[in-house]
Amino acid sequence: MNGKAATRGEAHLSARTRLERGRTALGPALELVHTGRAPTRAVLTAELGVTRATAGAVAAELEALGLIRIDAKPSAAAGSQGRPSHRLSVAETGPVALAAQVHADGFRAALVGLGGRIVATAPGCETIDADPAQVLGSVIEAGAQLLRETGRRCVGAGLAVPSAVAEPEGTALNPLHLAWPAGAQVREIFADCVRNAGIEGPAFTGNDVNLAALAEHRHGAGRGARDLLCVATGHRGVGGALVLDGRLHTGSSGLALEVGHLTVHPEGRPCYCGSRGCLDVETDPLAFLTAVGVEPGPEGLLVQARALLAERYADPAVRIAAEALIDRLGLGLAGLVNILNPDRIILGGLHRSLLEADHERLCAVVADRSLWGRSGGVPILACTLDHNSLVGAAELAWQPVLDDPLGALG
Amino acid sequence: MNGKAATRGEAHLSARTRLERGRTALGPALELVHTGRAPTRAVLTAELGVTRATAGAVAAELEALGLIRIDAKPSAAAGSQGRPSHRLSVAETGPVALAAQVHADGFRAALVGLGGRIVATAPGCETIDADPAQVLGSVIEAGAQLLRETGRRCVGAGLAVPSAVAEPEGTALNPLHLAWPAGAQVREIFADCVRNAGIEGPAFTGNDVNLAALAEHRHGAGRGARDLLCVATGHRGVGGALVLDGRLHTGSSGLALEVGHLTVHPEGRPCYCGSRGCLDVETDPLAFLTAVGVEPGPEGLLVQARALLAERYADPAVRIAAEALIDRLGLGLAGLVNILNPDRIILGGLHRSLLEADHERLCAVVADRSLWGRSGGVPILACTLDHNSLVGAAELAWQPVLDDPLGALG
DNA sequence: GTGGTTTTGTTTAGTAGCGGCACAAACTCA
DNA sequence: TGAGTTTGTGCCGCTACTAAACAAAACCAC
Repeated sequence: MNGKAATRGEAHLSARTRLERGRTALGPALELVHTGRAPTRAVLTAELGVTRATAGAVAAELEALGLIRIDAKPSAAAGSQGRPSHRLSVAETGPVALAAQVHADGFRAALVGLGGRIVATAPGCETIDADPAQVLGSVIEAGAQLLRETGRRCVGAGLAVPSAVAEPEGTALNPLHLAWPAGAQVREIFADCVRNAGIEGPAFTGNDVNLAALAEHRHGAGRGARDLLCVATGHRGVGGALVLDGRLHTGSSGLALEVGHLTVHPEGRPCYCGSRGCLDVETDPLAFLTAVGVEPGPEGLLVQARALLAERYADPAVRIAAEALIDRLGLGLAGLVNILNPDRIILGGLHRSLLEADHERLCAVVADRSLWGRSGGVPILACTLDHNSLVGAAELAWQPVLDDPLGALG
Repeated sequence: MNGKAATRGEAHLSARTRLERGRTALGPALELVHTGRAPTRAVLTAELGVTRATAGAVAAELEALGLIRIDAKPSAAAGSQGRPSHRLSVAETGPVALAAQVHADGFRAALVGLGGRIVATAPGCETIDADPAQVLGSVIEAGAQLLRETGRRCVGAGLAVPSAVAEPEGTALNPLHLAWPAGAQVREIFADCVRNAGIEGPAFTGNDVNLAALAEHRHGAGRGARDLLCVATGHRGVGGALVLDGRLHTGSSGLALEVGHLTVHPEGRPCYCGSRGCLDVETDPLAFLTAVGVEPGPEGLLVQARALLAERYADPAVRIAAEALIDRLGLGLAGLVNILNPDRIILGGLHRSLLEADHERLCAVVADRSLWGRSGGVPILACTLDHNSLVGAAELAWQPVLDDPLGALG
């Protein structure tokens, strides 16, 4: 055609508008309800910094999308004046995210609604095949079954794996205690499984400790933190995660917070990384059992170590070993505090048990060995959510909806 | 009055609109010109992802604000078809930021325009008084003089200090080699000086290495990096900084990236932090001079160490000492890579000289000792900007304008 | 030269999200 | 029974954008 026709339909959409359009208040509003920070439209108004008219319109739109519920009857807060407000809550029959987790002992699948509430779970398998495609196919099958049973809409799927996940390829670099090949294309395999099962929405994959940190930040002990550091140990090794301004910091290639090789005991045992006395080999369950002089039993290292700590802390041998681990963990955390300067630290796995065994000692070590910790000190808390990695996996799938509810669901 | 009057003027403005209003494309557009990524309106259109109409309007508005210049005559790029575009550039007579720097050898003041261009400098003083108010008063006086001479509008002032700056108080915790008291309220003192001198705009204070990293990210070797790690040494001690998504990451209380106490030599010399073999005492200029067996001279440790490295690298004693420092620096950087996973590392001070002395060796150590570095490795570069701390201090003052040009200047 | 193509800039009209405002509703307290 | 207080809604207008047509300034082929 002519020049006009050529101009027509110009590819302005190619460099897809980086200035987000659409109701920009919709996402933040949903996030506030999602994280339980907006019980009513009145506080939504205040939190968003918009007019009541806007907050009302936004809430109505979220309700129309089937994401939140606005109580029909107003409910007055005790001892408050003025017109009572209608409570906002997560829609009970709204969409869900399909969450999956693979770990050394098996796998799990669940449906997770807004607010991080686990809606349904599938009984987990206890063994793990050496073929990722096999395992992920089974998890997704279990998840698909849950979706069929509940009949709920799915916004997407998330997977938590006990491995560093390299970006942007999505490969599992060190699948801990899984018989999986290092470098398996877990993200791609998982996405294929999701697609093949006919499940709607995008698929995401992340490291389990990262996802646990994300879940704790939104729904658990990390709520309200701006710079949240999470450190946890499973059976072997130590994982870390950092949540900055509500977003997971995974580094440029997804490999940040590999905290296991901080030196916490210069004369300590050799580590496979070539150094010695690393956090990894000095503070994991095996290190604890070895220090106490107990043979690993069949129940799993973490379970065994926790039981030992809980039941025999009065035993001097146990106590001395625990204190040594606490001191080394504290040294590692202090190093991280010097580098990251978080405003809260959350511990999981055996580290959580060590914290609970002697909170004061751990805090003292961290405060003493971090440069500026003396004046104040970082709060150190235990994880509070059950299945936090699973909930975190769901958060990944929910994220596009939280960012742009209309775009993701409309 | 009545109910209506009470409703009138409701304090919606109190929780000041968190959803930014106003021309939201104005800030990003200015930032693109500022960082040299938008030479014409056409690329501005593409980079912002808006229509040509919007990009044109935004550019016109920035020109009207006196911030950028749009060439009257179009200039065709070589070998390009179509209508030639008008070049966009930073306004040559536009506003400036007042930048100040205090260091062990004295202080400096300068005016810095958009684009990080130093417009005017004041001859620096060579000695530093023990009273911060005295010193900062003198710097600001020098800066005010520059403003009077050039007659340019001032958007604000920024100060770089060789100390960790605690948030939110703005106190200098460890003013290295200044006779200042630890914990001096530098931010407040500086703001007072700026106000008293009758200088327009807000005042900011930051750590010099942080500000150097910020400047390098916007105008130097760090351009385009998403996760930029910067490590530098002055005369004594080591400083670090991290720029994430274009913003300085200073941690929850401004004390992040205190990287000096990573263990890089378990059997090394004792450090004042209580440990031994810290990066701080193993890789700074004094460590190098000591390793070579040279007495510190009067010219300053950094200058002396650099000269030694440049002029006598053939000398086996110098070379062996340098290689030991390189290995330890590499070990420290590897630790940081494991934790932060940056996509680029920039080195300053003596570390830069060590990098230039044996680039290959340093990269090899970092790749070998970082967990995933073997496959690829992080690019390690030298600082490229002169006076990067000074330019970074100006960036602080420019930031409000970059965020909201109309709000800051209109 | 002439005409067609490509890229850039501008004008005009239309739209969507939000602020401002008035009003209404639902409670407490005196 | 009001008066005060807080919450929710309808309406109008502003503004920053998009969409689309037009205009301008270069190139090329003939």
